[in-house]
Amino acid sequence: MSRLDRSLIADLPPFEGMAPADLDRILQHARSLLVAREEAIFEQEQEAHSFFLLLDGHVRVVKTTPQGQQVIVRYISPGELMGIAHALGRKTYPASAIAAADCVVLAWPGALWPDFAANFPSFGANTYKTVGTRLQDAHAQVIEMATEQVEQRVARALLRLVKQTGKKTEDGLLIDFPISRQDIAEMTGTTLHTVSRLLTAWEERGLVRSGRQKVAVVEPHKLFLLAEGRLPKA
Amino acid sequence: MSRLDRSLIADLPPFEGMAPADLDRILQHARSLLVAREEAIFEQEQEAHSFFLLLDGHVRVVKTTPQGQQVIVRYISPGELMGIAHALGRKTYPASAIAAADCVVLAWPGALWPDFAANFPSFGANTYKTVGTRLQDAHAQVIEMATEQVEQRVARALLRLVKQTGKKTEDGLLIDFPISRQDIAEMTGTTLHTVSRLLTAWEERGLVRSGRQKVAVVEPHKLFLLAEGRLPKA
DNA sequence: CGCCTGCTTGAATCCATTCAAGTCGGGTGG
DNA sequence: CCACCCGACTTGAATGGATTCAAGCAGGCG
Repeated sequence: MSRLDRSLIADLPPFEGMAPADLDRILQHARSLLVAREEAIFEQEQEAHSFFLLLDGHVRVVKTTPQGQQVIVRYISPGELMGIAHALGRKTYPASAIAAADCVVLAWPGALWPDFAANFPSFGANTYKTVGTRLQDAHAQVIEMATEQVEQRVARALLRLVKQTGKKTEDGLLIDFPISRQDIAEMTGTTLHTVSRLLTAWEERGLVRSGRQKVAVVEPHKLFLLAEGRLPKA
Repeated sequence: MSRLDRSLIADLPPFEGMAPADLDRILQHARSLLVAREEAIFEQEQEAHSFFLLLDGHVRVVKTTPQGQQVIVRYISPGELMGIAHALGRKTYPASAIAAADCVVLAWPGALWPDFAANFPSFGANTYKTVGTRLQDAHAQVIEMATEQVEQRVARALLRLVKQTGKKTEDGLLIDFPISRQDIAEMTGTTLHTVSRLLTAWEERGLVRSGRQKVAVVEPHKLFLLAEGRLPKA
């Protein structure tokens, strides 16, 4: 009577190296849910009742400061875990997760986390590896914020998104979900005005094409040079 | 013939919950070393031959960009692990560790990491908890860099250092190791000039006292209000 | 068709950096 | 022991990158 087939998750990194029987056991406790665009999957400060796997769509992870400013910490792509507060020994979510596009998500009760980690060692190990990777990403981001100017940071942010979700179109590599100037600003610690000016300048130079909630990169290599500060201003 | 007694480490967080016999076994593989001020314990990009525990002193963890700019990622205090690249699944150190003061350090061959994690589960769990905590710290730092101005970031950096290493003196809470304007600049993504101006301004207001490679906080609470942007400019 | 939300674009402002001297202090070598 | 010298620090002035302020535009959804 299981509606969830193990082929859904068998090939995803978090479940690598797990026996088929174990996958089934894990799926028995999962429930799947659909989340509409711009809806929250979980919210910052809320008690961490569940942890999640993104099957389809794209999710942005957002932290809000006490003063109400928002920062986009990362985007989640299909196959990634999210809301793994339990693995960090937390009782509440440290950030909010918002569907950037319509999403399909699996959810497990947070109470199961210790069982999973104990009974399925490779799942535990994979999760810790994820945490380790995210720590390195976060450090890289700190370095970036500390040493680079806005133009370079925005260029890098676009390159990251394109690498993660880029889809070939006649306009170039298109970021595969609606993304606003404001979103990009919140990823890079700047304002939507500055992002807008940069995008129009780049469009004139033929590096990108963009429109309402859409950005495509035409010349990834040139944008990369710009991110490195190695592209002549002309 | 062991020169290392388990009382050295028994009460430290990474070894919490471990049996005395296990502590002894762990110490059998450790070698201790003295590191003079400004000497490196390990270097970025270098193969990760060992992981370390700081017994005494203070260490700054520094990342250098390809362009040669340096960013201080964090300071390590006694009782903390460092150089745990293996726990992140890395073969090389992601940063350099420099003794900010004379240090006493324990070192284990990196090859032992998998054994330790497998044979001493609570040690493994404690380490992963550390990684989780550092991930949260790193995210907090990203938020800070993205949303706050230099003055607030410097104030926060001082408060963190004072909390971590503050020592009561007649000048106030003194940061317990030599720290230059340049160091503070590299923690906060600014220049030594700006840090210098801020410190002199704060000194005139009676918030801090500082001198050559030394900073003491006189009014932690007022500095905190300033970090929150809630202290009148006058 | 109208409106709301996202986007653009000038102009003014400002925070911090950069440039440029110069001072201070402490440790070292003569 | 003192003089010197180097590294840390201070401080003014000029510059500039990015934000803030202020309008106005446009495109898609209801």
